Amino acid sequence: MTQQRSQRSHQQSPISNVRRGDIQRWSQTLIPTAREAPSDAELPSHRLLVRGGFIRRVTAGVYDYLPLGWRVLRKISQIVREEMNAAGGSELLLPALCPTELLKETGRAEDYGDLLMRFEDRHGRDSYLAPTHEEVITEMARGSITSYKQLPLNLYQIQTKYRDEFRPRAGLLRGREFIMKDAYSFHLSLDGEAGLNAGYDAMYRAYTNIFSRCGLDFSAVEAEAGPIGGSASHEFMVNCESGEDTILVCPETGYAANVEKCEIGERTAPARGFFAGEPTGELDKIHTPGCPGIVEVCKLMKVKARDMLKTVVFKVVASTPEEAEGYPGDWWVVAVVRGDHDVNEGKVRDFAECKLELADPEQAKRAGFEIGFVSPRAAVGKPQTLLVIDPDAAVGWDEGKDKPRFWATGADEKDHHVKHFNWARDLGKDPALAMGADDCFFAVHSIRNAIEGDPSPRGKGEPLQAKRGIEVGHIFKLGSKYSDAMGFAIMDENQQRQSVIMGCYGIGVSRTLAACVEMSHDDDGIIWPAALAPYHVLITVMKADDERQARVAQQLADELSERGVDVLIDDRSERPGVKFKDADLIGIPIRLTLGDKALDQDSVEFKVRGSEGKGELVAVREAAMACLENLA
RNA sequence: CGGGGUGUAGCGCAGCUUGGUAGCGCGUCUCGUUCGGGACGAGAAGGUCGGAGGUUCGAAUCCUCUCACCCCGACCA
Repeated sequence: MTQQRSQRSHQQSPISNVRRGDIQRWSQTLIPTAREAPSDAELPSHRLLVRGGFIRRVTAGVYDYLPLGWRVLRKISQIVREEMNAAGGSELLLPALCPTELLKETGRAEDYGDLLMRFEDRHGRDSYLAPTHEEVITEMARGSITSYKQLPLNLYQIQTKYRDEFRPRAGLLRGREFIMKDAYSFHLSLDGEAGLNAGYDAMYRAYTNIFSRCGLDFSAVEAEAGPIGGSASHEFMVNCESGEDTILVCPETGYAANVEKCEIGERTAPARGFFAGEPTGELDKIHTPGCPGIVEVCKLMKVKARDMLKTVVFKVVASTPEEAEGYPGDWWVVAVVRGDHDVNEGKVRDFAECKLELADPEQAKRAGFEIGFVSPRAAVGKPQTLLVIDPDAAVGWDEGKDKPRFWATGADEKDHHVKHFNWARDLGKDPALAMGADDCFFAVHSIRNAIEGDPSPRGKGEPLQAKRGIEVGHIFKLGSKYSDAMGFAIMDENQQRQSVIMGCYGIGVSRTLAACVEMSHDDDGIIWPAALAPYHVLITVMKADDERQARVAQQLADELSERGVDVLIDDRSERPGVKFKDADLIGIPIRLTLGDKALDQDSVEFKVRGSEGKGELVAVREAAMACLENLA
């Protein structure tokens, strides 16, 4: 058998592209299924991949990919390759082990911080295991791309990557070692056929093709560019309830974005104007010791979170030495949102038009901000301080109840909060007037994360809907961030030296494997989409030592293999119950069961994984066709 | 990095309070009976009780230190 196959493969032409399916016997490979999952495995994908013998944990966030798991990864990779190649990409392979020197030019060793898997080798060289390859490929391209005539160019690799996660978890969904496809494109312009925008759109289409072909239910959403930097960005999310990320979608226009990025549509301004409304009572100071979070404070004060004003203090960070010189001293941005909302740092930053960081509590205290107990009053009268208030917080009149709006907030004093905060009274001036007049330190602007039910920023402003998902792909327009930092510029056709414009495009290959299981399983096990299944057809031989059953199994396997179908033959001498349980667990799309009763009628039992009942009898000579029709 | 928890056979766990020959279920191996949804009987193999130090005649058990892992939070592809 083994000999026959090796002879055949020697006869094959090196350029033949007629793919024969693989035939594997369970007894000759390693599929260590288990009745129980490790106790720390909580998510279905983690439990089922371990129980089904796809993966095995080696240490926190690091896994063996056993034969079945590796086959699925290869199927994903192959789809990725085909679509990347079709979109004009060229595959290469860069090192995982890199000198930290490379990151000096962009400063990302610091930006990544502890997330970087970093060490010193025996010679004292500072090295890292790459979490991503912008610097490596930019360095390579800088030395290899010398003319505009070589552009545009799209290079990609499928590689093991590393992140020293604080807390690896959820099996393959968040590991310290994971497999990624990362692609980088190089351009000299934004527009035109050779421009970044066209390259980005091509990748967007390729990603849509890839995840469609994988059989995944996914959404493409607008996203923040994150630490990689750049101007535009989309995430590709597999839709499933157990996903870690929340996305918001507009049911009317299809607009979708993640929580960080999602804009909020026009909110109806209060009829009487912002801040207008009489005090609801005298300021009432309450002792709230040991209450770090808004939840505890609310409980202690018997106030709802939506009736609190949450005040977050940011410190302005100078992005250049010139800027630091031009604006000496500490500058602050104080952001106020309703207690049940979250401040969105990106939106505050965009509004303030400067780089921000969360204020250090000690430093803020010296400036008069008692972190944890700050109220909007703290910003009043302070020089170099901008107070920006979210529209939902800048309200003085409760229109629902038709009476003044009750607010509770911090007392600007350790371990104390106040009830009956009133905007006009407690700020000592009318904020609405102050905004427009000489006092420019007040502003009302949308600075919070969007939540379900907010008006959509597109169309007629239908309420946004929240969905959960797992991020499997992310594409960015980087612009010239890396090429500027690393001095990667070439001559254009006008003999002008120009920074190269880049895009970068990632797919979490091993995460896609887990996301697929998360999306598609039942109580008995995994249900693979045909495109990713480790084998397309499982032939379950009821009696391993029965000559007729073995012969028919081989005959069917050969027939299927000729047509490109991957076949796994369960030839173990196990009891039927064990084989059926294992079959459901590993989730091969089609099961052909060979037993005496069916064979006496020249038939086999045909069952689609996930379907109800025992399956149907199909004539042996029609079984292969039945499989092909079902898989098509 | 804060809070909580767990380390005993490949997997799941008991034993620890009150120190005295290391156990159970699943899995594995052998033999027999079975054979369409995780069979039954008989027998067998398998453990530096995470590691180091200490207390003690004697430590899985008590004490100290350490390492690893997990969960929640913060952070994040």
